[in-house]
Amino acid sequence: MKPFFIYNTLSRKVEEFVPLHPGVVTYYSCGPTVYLPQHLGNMRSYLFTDTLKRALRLNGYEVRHVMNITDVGHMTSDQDAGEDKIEKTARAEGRSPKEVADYYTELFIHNLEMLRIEKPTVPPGQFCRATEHIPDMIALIQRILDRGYAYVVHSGVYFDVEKWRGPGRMGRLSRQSLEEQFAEQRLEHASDKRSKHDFALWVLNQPGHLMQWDSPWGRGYPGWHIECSAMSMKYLGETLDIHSGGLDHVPIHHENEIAQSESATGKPFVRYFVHNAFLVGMEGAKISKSSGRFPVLADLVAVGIDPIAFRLFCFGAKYRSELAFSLDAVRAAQRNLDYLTEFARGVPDGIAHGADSDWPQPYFERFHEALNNDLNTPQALAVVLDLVGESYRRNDKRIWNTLARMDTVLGVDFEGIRRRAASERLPAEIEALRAQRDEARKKKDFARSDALRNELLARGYEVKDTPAGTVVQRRN
RNA sequence: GGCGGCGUACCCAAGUGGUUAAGGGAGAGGUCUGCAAAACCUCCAUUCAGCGGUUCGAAUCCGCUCGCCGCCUCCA
Repeated sequence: MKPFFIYNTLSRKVEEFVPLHPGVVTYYSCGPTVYLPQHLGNMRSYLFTDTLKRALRLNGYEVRHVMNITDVGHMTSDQDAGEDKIEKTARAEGRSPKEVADYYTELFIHNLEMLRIEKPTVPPGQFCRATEHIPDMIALIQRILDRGYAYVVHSGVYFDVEKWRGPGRMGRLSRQSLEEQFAEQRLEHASDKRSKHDFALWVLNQPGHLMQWDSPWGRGYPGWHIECSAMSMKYLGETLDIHSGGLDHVPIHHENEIAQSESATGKPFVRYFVHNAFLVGMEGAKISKSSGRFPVLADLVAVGIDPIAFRLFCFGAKYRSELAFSLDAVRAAQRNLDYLTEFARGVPDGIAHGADSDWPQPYFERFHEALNNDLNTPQALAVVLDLVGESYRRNDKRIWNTLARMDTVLGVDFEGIRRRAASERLPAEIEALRAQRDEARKKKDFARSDALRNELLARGYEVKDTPAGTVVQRRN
């Protein structure tokens, strides 16, 4: 078994990954807040999660993965009051918060499917909705209260940061002291919190808020960190192997999650924190929802790019590096996908079902090692392309099983492509055009032959005159 | 103000102390082909923002300068 290395934000080092329980990895990744479509930057993050899961599985681990969907609770401004983003959208669109959340949840899942991102495994194929875990959150808040790390005032239940100070506590992840974090606080807080550092676990007395639940402290709604702690611990236990999310979550969200979780359980919350860098746009600026305009997957599809090309595009950069988005760069990935697709279509059943040659094995080793080296997907992708190129050169396509194993992480679906191509039937009219063209070529009537080729192309079919005969296939 | 990151060819992007600086896209030439497509071959950074330093040796470590960006407010 090869060791698997991953960068741990807690230590700021690449570490060998060793799970708490042999053979099993407990993994929680932060999911979306569903009030707008997920943009390409968000999708990069979920692709990273997917790649991590798949790479762990390649190493023989069973991955118990939980992902949340936040359908309540995030404020447009901090201080735990303000307007809930879902409610904001609801008002703007004249719908109920639930309708908004359901709509964007569905859209999100559809996007995942297009990118062939696997769904969480705990519960199987399900996402954990915050609104369905209110009792779990209340129970966790009660635990924190019981241990004296929270207090109740008029505006809500707050986590008592002052009590939780000390070495290895607040600031452990971000490496900033509270004073540093709040050195230039841009928002005034007008509440009855004991300290400006305290954050809400449960918000009370916000009558304007649409989504409210009963609690031991009164009617209200959860603070925006508590759902992740409650749901992750409910399904995965009090200590998780891996917790991932965007880099922006390091200083506040994950810091607070650690505080509220560890104060409640007295145990380490997360063993490996993993954070992905952003997709950036022009001039390296972050693509984000709050910045207004942002590209979504549908925009790529609209200009003829396969979602899987975006998958390969993201595979082409390390998850910890910013990735510069441009249509040109995504088109380059589309060319890679076309190349791989072309190869897969040309592999016959006999080879696909037979054994591989010996020579591809080292390629798999290199692929595996690249992934185990802190998920070096660009190198892994380079190996895949090398392997296919070498197969062409040797005129030996007996690499199919090797490719299939790589595909468990790459996610191109080589076998699906191959099978679809193999079972493809040409419509009668296309078949007729092909026959006419063959006839014309036989007579060396190349003008007519070329005209027929153009006709086929116009109808979406490619013509290739190979030594083995003419092949007509639908353009992918 | 604090914390953090980045700057590698026309574009995207690996490499982070030691063979000729991965890979892809674009571009140029070639093989094959009636032509085309596909595929393959060749070429395409004596150089890693700049300047100093450490070292036998640096794109990789240190310092300074310039430029860009992120977080500290909901954010992947």
